[in-house]
Amino acid sequence: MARAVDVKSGRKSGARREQRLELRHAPQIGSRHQQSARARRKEARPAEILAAALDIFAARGFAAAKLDEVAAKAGVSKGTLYLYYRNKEALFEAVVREKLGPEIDRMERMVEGYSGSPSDLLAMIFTQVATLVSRKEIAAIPKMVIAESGNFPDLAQFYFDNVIKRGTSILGRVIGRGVETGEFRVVDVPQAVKVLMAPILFLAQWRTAFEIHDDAPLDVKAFSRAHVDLALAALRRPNEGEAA
Amino acid sequence: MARAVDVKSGRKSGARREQRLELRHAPQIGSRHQQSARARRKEARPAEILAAALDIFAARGFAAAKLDEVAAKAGVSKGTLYLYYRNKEALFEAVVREKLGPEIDRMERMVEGYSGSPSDLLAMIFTQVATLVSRKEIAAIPKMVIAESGNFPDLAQFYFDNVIKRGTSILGRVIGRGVETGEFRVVDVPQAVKVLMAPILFLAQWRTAFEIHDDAPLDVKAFSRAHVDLALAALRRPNEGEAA
Amino acid sequence: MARAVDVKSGRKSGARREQRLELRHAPQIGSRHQQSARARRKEARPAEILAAALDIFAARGFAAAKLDEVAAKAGVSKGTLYLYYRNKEALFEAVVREKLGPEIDRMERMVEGYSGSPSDLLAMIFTQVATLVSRKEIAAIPKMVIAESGNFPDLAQFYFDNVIKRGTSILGRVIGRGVETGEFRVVDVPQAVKVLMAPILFLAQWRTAFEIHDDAPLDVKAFSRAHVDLALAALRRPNEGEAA
Amino acid sequence: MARAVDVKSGRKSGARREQRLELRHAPQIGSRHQQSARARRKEARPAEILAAALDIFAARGFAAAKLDEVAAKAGVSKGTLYLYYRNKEALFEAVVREKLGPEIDRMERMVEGYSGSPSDLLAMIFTQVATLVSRKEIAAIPKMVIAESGNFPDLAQFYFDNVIKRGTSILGRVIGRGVETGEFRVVDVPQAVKVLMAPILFLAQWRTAFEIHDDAPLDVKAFSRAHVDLALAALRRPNEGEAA
DNA sequence: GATGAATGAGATTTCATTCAT
DNA sequence: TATGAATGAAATCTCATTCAT
Repeated sequence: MARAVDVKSGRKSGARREQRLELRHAPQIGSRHQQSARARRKEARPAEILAAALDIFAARGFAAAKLDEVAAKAGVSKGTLYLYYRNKEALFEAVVREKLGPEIDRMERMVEGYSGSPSDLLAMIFTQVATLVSRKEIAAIPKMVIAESGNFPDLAQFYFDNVIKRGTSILGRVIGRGVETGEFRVVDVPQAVKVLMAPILFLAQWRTAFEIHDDAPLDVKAFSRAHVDLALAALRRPNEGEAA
Repeated sequence: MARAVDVKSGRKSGARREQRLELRHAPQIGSRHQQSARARRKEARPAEILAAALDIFAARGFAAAKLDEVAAKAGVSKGTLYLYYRNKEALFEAVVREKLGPEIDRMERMVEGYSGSPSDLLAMIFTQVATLVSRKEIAAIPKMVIAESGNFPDLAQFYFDNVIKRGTSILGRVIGRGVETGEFRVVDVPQAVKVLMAPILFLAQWRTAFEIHDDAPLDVKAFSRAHVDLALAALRRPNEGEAA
Repeated sequence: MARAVDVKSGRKSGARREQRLELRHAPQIGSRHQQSARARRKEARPAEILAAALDIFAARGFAAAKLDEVAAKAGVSKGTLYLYYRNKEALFEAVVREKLGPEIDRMERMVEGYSGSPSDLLAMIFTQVATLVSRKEIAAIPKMVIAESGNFPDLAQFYFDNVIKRGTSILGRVIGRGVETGEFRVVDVPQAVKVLMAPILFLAQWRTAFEIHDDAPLDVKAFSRAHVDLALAALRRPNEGEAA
Repeated sequence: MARAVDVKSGRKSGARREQRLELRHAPQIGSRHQQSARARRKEARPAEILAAALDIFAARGFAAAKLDEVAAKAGVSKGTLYLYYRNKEALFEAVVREKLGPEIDRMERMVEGYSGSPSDLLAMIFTQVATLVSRKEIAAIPKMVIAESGNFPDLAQFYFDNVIKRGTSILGRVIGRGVETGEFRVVDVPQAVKVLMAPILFLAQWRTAFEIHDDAPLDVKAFSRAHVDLALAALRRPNEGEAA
């Protein structure tokens, strides 16, 4: 009944929806003027830890990952992890958020900088994203987020808002433009977007989960070509010509 | 049968490839002659436990799932779980295998019993599987398998062989037939199969991971319609007519 | 930012003042009909653990006490402690509350059952409480509560309400009656009560903290006699006769 | 000098009894010749650290006090603490010894410099000590010493010798003189001394532990007045006059 | 002398598994 | 067969102490 004074001030933040990406290195290590070997090492720490953590979390999942392993892989002691991340959860979230952020930014710039026909744009997006997602350490992120969505709802929300939603929005605009210009036939855009995105997620999951189980490992190039080919064929007006 | 990677020693249990679905009711507790209420209850035990376990594993993942919770949900004591399943891993594997088996059988019978045009068959397969996969407890299985593929390679292998491979094989045959009959255009079948299957996985993942995070939850019917529509449009010979 | 779902439902209760004593054995172990050796052992567990914990907490203080030691002394494993008490804090609080409760009840009954002159009553109270408090395991309780008052404010409050306040109230009534009857002189009752109670606390502290450091250990009987003598002399009307 | 009981090996450091107050400014950092602002700061360090440490130790107890907090409060880095004090134990002991020493000296001078009637002397001692002890940072010392007497037996011994014993000795002499002069009645002096000192300890404990839990906080002046009044009434020969 | 990042021993706590009943 | 109390290995996390700068 009686409770001790809260030793740690462990505040649990209330769920905030629609969290927008605004990330940087958690323990903001000031840009010292002189760059001693030690200081250089120190500034690299968060990144080193995140890289190690991503590996371990990706391989084992959140719960089965041991901080011992992460520390060993990062070349630091267990205690050091806690210098940079409040606890295991915070580390996990940082892994997802900080690894995701740059990639999303890159993707967004890529799409925005481009101005071709909807078909070409779609082809380019699918191809680029497939290349991105075929990198194991990137592919691991959706796997982890989906696996832990029940235990880390905020993280799932974050992923949903920053990847799924933004992705569907971009794709929706491209398809919509194609429909307007008459290049594409009239389709149920919100659903079509999901259907056409699906192979990207599939690719990611395959790479992380089944690659080693298939006799003939998935050929990313060929897969992506088929994806683009089928997507464009699916969207194009029936009387119009050829395929990619 | 399938063994998780031993966390301590790190060794992977002897990989056995191409395991075919065989196990069904793991702890074959014989059909006693007299059927008292209690005995009936007893025979129902394994199924009750599996159902409870699926719920918990799906919500939390393998590692974070507590056998306490499973036992409570199944309405038995913790010790009783061990009467039916050797340990937590065995229970997890049983959940996947026993829940998967019947569904795969059903799907197979369904496809084999059908004899329409490739287009119609494809439409039917996609629609039926979408309905199946939209059930949360079914959708949870691929999620769990993918999440734990690193820790349970044999289980991933099992899933790959019995779901992915069989699924691609069936789909491959349907598409192949369509190409032969001239109903479909010539495509890279192995890749096309994966691309066209992807929305099914996508649907499963969405249902288990993001459903609660989306403002407008996914409309399975509309999604499936779009899937069929786009798939057929993508495969059909360009000069030929309409969509579903 | 994103927070994982609370795994343990670690609710921190808001501070409730004036908590009244209403204690029993935390994990209410039902009174089974048959009393097997094991069951008997099990019912004894909470008491065994509390006794061990009191010893260790008294000797080391809350923070320095190791649950290893408590478990060893109680003859159980570390895990077993958690079967009966949520965590270290809960165990500490249980020690104080459950050890205190019976003693307070006993004291109260003792005082209420008595009906002599205020002088006699006072003498009896002081003598009895001194005897009680001279028991090391009882004396340890105020020591612990005072030491941890900053870390366990609710517990300090509990002690204050149930020991200090009730004690002062009882004493206040006795002295008040003495003043009314003219047996005692007129004094500042609220302050006098504290002054006259003080030697009891002093005795407790001495026993737990300094006993081993004094060449001539405190003679409880003589101390108590002096306490009673001086207290009565201090209260009695000047023209009236002396005390023992 | 005083050593805590080694938690691991359990051995008590060589008990040295009757240690007399000697240590004062533990790390005698010489009085540098030039007195720059920085140097002055440096010389003030030990005192600043001790003040901060007293605060933290008093609030949390020895074990729960974090050197991080002490360092932060003292405005130095954690490493700096170790420049002045060998370790946490040494710091704790320094806090008690250095804070106690000056106060004891002051009390002693006060008593020795006075030469009135035993009654007046007693009244003065009680009043002065009450004032002293009502200061929270002074009151915290006995609380800490008593709380940690099991872990720091040498420190308890030190306190016993330098405070308790000296206090009882002084008081004993005053009362003895009063008995000789016939001003006081004949009492069991060694016990009476303890009984009459007790309210001082009580005051200290109350201030640190229960003050915040009482609805009407203790009025030090009134309490002290009652203490003196009752003590003198208790000692004075019965046929003799007035009260405070 | 002063710093504070890094360490790692050690504490608490959890939970799959066992086993007496 | 069923139970659930007990276990203890293993994980997370803390914090006094060190030491390169």
